[in-house]
Amino acid sequence: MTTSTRYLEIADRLAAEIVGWPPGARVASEPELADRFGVGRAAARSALQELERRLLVRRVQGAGTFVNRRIEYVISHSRPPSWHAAVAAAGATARSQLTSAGRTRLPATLAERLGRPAGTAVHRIVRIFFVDDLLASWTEDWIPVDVAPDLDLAPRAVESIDLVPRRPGRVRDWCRVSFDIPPVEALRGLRLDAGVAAWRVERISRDADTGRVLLASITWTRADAVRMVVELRDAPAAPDTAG
Amino acid sequence: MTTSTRYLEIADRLAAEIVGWPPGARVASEPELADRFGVGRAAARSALQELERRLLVRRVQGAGTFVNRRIEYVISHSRPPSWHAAVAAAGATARSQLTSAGRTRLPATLAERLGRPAGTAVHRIVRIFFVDDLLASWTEDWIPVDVAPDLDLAPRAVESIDLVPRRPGRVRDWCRVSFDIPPVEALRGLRLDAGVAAWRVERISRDADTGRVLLASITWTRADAVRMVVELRDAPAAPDTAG
DNA sequence: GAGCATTTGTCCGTATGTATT
DNA sequence: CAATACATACGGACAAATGCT
Repeated sequence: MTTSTRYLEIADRLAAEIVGWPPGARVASEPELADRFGVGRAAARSALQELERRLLVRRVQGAGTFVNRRIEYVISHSRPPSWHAAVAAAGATARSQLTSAGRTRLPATLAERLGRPAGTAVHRIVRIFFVDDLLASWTEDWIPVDVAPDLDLAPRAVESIDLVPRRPGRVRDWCRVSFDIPPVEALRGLRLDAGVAAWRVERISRDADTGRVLLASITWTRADAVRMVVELRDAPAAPDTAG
Repeated sequence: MTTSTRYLEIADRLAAEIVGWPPGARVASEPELADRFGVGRAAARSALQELERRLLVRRVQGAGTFVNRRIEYVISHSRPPSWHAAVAAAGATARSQLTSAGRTRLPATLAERLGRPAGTAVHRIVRIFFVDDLLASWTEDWIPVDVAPDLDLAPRAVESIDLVPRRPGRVRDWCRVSFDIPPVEALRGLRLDAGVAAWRVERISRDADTGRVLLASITWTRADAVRMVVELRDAPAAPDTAG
């Protein structure tokens, strides 16, 4: 298909070129592209911005434009959200970093959802997650202190905190996925500028027997980091290929 | 919060102004804004594009910039996707329009998913959906002819086709939600330009007893038309407020 | 249908600001 | 500190789509 607009031609051309390039590979700069295709810097810039819109590259002021990687993140009835599992399935390496952790009192806005009175002592843990050193997610975890009084907040332990309340057969999960504009704290953590939408995964794990909340969390994930897929009910025979 | 960049100041100002304006209301044009705020057309344009990124307005070449409306679309275990229900719940009016309809043969790409051999006679129905006359969705439905030999394709009947196989207690639904770049046919139908991502809702309804596929569909929905929310498992006591 | 004004889309050249390396 | 690269902004021009006369 021939496009009459120059910057889309360039974008399509670049898109075809960078397919197969490793994530993080450097893409030509605006002046380089302007020179190469004989256009002004405006058109070259538009082309790179188009690639960014298509989630094919990430651009960082002062640094450059780099090939992006998007991993598949499937959530379903039988597969509750697991960051490490999703990243591993994509053949990438997951890394997390503790931003803040400590004990605090449950705010009123969350009390109802957790089924605990406001002011209840809880652990609050904020972490960020990487896929092959590309910033991807920001997570806020709430764990009632009486559920895990001696919660180990050492960096090593916090890595796998989503495994803590995961005693097979004893946990009942609730999960809600939407796509929205994160609060400022999450935006800062994800290094996104204001008004950029991201995946929001809200989650509550309860003890299957008592119904007591074990863990509540909100995760904000950059749209350029994951391709989120949510499945409801049982999958049909072969739900593999998707147009 | 004070921003050092002019266009974001203007965007924030406009965003505050248009809150509460009715959907479809006209926003000031680029030259008008440039004049009003004493900036060049580039800055005024950037401000309006910022509002478009935030899904607050829609811009149409030759026509202008207009206040957008986004309805909530909740899909959960207990609430299978229903366009008319979602639109009605938002207090808006739903309208659909038949794009094409006819009998054809099942393509190989879909055969596996439907559990029918390629070449099986099927009805194929393509429709677009509006929320208060704002283009929102594009849907492709596949219905095996032996399931509904005498399918009524009159415009009136096609309005409520998602109700056809909905005999309570006898239907088993499977559904998958993701966010991707639509194929060209859907892009054209949604009047989106290439590379713009949209919601993808894939759905298969089966007879609960026989497992026979009654209806398969793929719906592409503009991100600026709906705020999609997907819930897995049972909701907790009070999942109302969300930060 | 043709013609026209309006509005957004594309593109040029140039300049300055700001973040990264 | 300097070089590089992206971000913002100006002014100007023409193209393309829309809506009205």
